[in-house]
Formats: sequence, C-alpha cells, structure tokens
Amino acid sequence: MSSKNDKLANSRPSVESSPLEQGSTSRVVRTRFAPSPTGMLHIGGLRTTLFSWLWARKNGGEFILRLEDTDQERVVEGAREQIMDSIAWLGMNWDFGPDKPSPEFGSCVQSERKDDYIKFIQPLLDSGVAYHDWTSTDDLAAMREQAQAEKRPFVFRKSMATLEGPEGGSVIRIAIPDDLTISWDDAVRGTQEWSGKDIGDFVAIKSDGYPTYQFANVVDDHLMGITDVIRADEWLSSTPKHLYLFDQLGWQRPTYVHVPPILGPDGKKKLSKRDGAKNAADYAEEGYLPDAVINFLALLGWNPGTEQEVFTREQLIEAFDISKIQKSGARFDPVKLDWMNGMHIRALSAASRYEHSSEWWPEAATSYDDSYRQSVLELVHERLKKWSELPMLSSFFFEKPEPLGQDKIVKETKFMPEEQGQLISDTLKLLQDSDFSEEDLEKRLYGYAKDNDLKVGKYFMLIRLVVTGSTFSPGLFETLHVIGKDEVLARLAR
RNA sequence: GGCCCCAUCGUCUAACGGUUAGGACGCCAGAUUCUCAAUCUGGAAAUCCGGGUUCAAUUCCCGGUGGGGUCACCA
Repeated sequence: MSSKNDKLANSRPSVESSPLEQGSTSRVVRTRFAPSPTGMLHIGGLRTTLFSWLWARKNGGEFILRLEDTDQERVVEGAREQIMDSIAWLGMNWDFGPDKPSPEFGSCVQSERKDDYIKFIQPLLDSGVAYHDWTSTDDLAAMREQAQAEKRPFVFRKSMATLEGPEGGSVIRIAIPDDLTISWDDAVRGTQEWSGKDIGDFVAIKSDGYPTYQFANVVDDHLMGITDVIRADEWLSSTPKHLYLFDQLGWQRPTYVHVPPILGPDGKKKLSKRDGAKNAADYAEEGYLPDAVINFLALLGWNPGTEQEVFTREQLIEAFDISKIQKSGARFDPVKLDWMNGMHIRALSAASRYEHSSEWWPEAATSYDDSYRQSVLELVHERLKKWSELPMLSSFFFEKPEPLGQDKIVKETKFMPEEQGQLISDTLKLLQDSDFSEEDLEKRLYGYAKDNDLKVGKYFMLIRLVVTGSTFSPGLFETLHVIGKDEVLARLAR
C-alpha cells in the first residue's frame, strides 16, 4: 500500500540531518517522563527521568511529569506520591505535572483527559484506519495460545476480528497495513525500519472507554508539544505504532530517544525488585546526597566525552548531550556510588556539609551545640561514604565509650596491663596542665614517647583506645583537642 | 519461534580505519602518617568468535555465539 504512508515516512528529516536537531530547531525543547502509578519508581526510571530533565534544562526547555493511569485497576495507592517525592528529592523540578496543570493543555493525569482521546479516534474511525472489534478476551487468549504453539508471532488482523456486537462493548483497534514501512532515526539507536506485517492491529480504546498506553501516549505527546520522547529501551518495538498514529493524525513526529536498560548485579536481566532495585527513598534513607545519586546515574549509559567523573548538577546540565547516550545496557555498581557520594560529601563547603548532616547525628549528639558538632564533622567527613555512617564514626565524641577490656588493649598495643596503667597515669599527669591545643598535645605526647623510648604508634594507639574505644579515629591530637580537656582527662582517669 | 536491539579491563566507559587500546570505580604495591580514611605515585587487568574489505580493523561488511527487548482491552 501505502504510498501515502511511505511519503509520510519519507517526509521526515533525512538520515543525514541530526536527530538532535529535529526537535530543537522548530520548537522549544519539551520532554516528559510518563510513569504509570503502579508501584515504586526504581533506579531505571529515575535515570530515564534524569535524562529527560537534563535535556530540557540544557536547552532551556520544559520538563513535564505526566501520569499514565489509564489502567485504573492497576493504579496503586500512594504510588503517585512516591513517584513525585522521588523525583523531587533528586531535585528534578517539573514545569507541569499532576500537581501543576498547564493552561495550554490542561491536566497531566491521563485519567483526567479521557475526552481528548475519544475526540481523536473519530477521524481515524471515519477514514477506516481504526475499527471496532468485539472479539472476547477469551477468544483472543486462545488465538494467542495457538500462535504460540505454532511458534509464530501473534499478529491480529481485521480479518480475525468480530465486527458486530452490542453498543459500547467493543474495543477500537488501529489497522496496520501489511505493506506498511515505518522508519525513523532514533537519537541513540540510529535508523530504524519496521515492516507492517510484524505489527498487529493494536487496541487504541479499551472496552471501558479508556485509551491504551499506545494511543494516549501519542495524543498526549502531541497535545503537550513534546519534542523529544526520552524513554526506556523496551519501547523501541512499539515505536512504529506510535509513529503510524502520528502520521495518520497528521501530526509532527517527535524525536525518539531510547535509552538502554540498567542491569542487575548479574549483568543480564534488567534491575528488578529481587535485586534490591531501589527507589529514591531508599537512597535518601541510607544517606546519599541527591547530587551524588544524580551524578552517578548520569554516568550510567552516558558519558561527557571527557575524563571528568565528578559533576555538580549545573555541570551535568551543561555537559549533557543525548548524542552521547550509550547503546548497551549498564550494570549498577553500588560500590562506585559509594565512592561518588564520598566525593560529593567532601566537595561540599563546611557549612553546607553541616547542614546536610543534620538528621544523621547519633542520639547523644543532641545535647551538644552546633559548633562542637561542626568541628566533629570536619574531623570525620573524610571517612564518610554516606551519612548513615556518621553515628558509627562520631559516637565517641559525644559519649564515653564502653570501657575496653585490658585483654583487648594488650592485643592491639602489646602493652601488658601493668604497663598500661603506668602509661595512662603518666599521660594523665602529662596533660594536666596542657592548654589542649593541637600543637601542645603534639609536643607533649611525642615528647613523652621519645623520653620513654616508646613506639609512637603503640603509645598513641593506647591513648586512642582508652579515649575513643575505637581502633581508628581521626588524628589523635585533633580528636583530643575537640573532645576537650575535661572529658579526655576524665576518660583517662577511668 | 518471528521481528528488533546490543557486545572494549571484574564494573562504568574513551578511542576521524593508523594509539604502547586512554580514564574512572574496585583490587594490589608504594609515598604520607599515630590508627582508619583522605590525598599522591605506580601496577595487574579488555577489544566475544570466524570470515571478508583494506597497505592497515576495536572501528566498516557478512556469519556465528552470547545477552536483552517485544509480540496484552499492562504500561
């Protein structure tokens, strides 16, 4: 057939023209993320959101959050809020969303836009592109099963349909011509071409009157003026359906950008709940910084073409380019995320680092003032990978540690119990009239070790163990200085 | 099974057809040092296989293998 369709397909920008320019030359860039509120938004969805958001921000365009809830039965309570909270936590602001309708196109919730879809199906029905079908779901299932058994793909055609039935009980399908050829330039996959004979006549309007994703998606992308459809790879094979609809409705096609999947630990299947696929809330709870998560996610399936790894949010927006999105799937590496988060914690100014730390302090820290806590933070932050580690690394600044058994000290320092007692009481005397500046502590402690011919490492470890209860801590003088004279002497005297 | 997509160190990735195949995480070693970190330096570590094109292939083509996606009144 259809020279008409071929022409439409061919009227698209040629292969030579960059797909990047298709969306951005004529119209202001508009992207959207369109999840269905059926559950948690996990890491893969978050990354897709990120790419959409970055691309809009980079181009001074708009980013829309649209809820695809046309399957009312699958809508999960709370999912909508969870999705919005996750995206907001990562600092990806939307220009229009479920909570922010547009004066131009209205609601961003599909169930509230039902009338729009019905409106556009009529011309398709009139032109014979769409038709009513009364085939029962049971019959459909049987047909599918048979196709399966015969090891052939299930491709529904009008000839298989039940064309008569009671008013209102039908679905509306889009008829796909066998000789249709649909081609397009995917911004990451390159030129794609599909044959109509591999595409079944798909349902556009369900028998309950709601549109399917396939239809609502196209209508909304058009009505909302979406220029770049950035979505997961799994949609690649339904793109021809969407394109056919754009063409038949006489609408301008957006640029399609199919991003690769994020893989689970085995490097094969997509990351799933079973792998502990997380949502943004989980990362918030473990004490990751939104900027670090964004930085990490951006580098999963995209790279700037330079050797830079650590980016601020602004640098990411500046550097991001959909032409550098990877084709193949990427594995999620939590170890690198930890490193990345540590880098971001260290990149913060002392003041904003302290601000970020606020809810992570151990219980005992509440009775201490800001300036004390801030000094502690500056001492321990280089050892932090995530905020949840703060209590473990800082507790001895706020409360006396559990006294260590002498055996433990012997094991760590090789000082016999008698020696321990002697050294500690000497140290107690030594520090009695110290001003407890780092310099003075250093002078006295080193001096004592030297005068008594002690291994500095062993001696310092002894003091550390007694004062902090831990085999590791920030530098000994800094630690003693911050804890303060009274408390240090009290701990030594125990 | 049909159709489609993908393939560089363990992982994330770079490389106009000509590079000692680069960087990062992790790992190992060293430096620093009172411990642990942080930091710096060095090291081990990769082009899935087979053909073809070419003076030259990680790069282009074909085939294989492996992995993934999709074939719903779900998105």
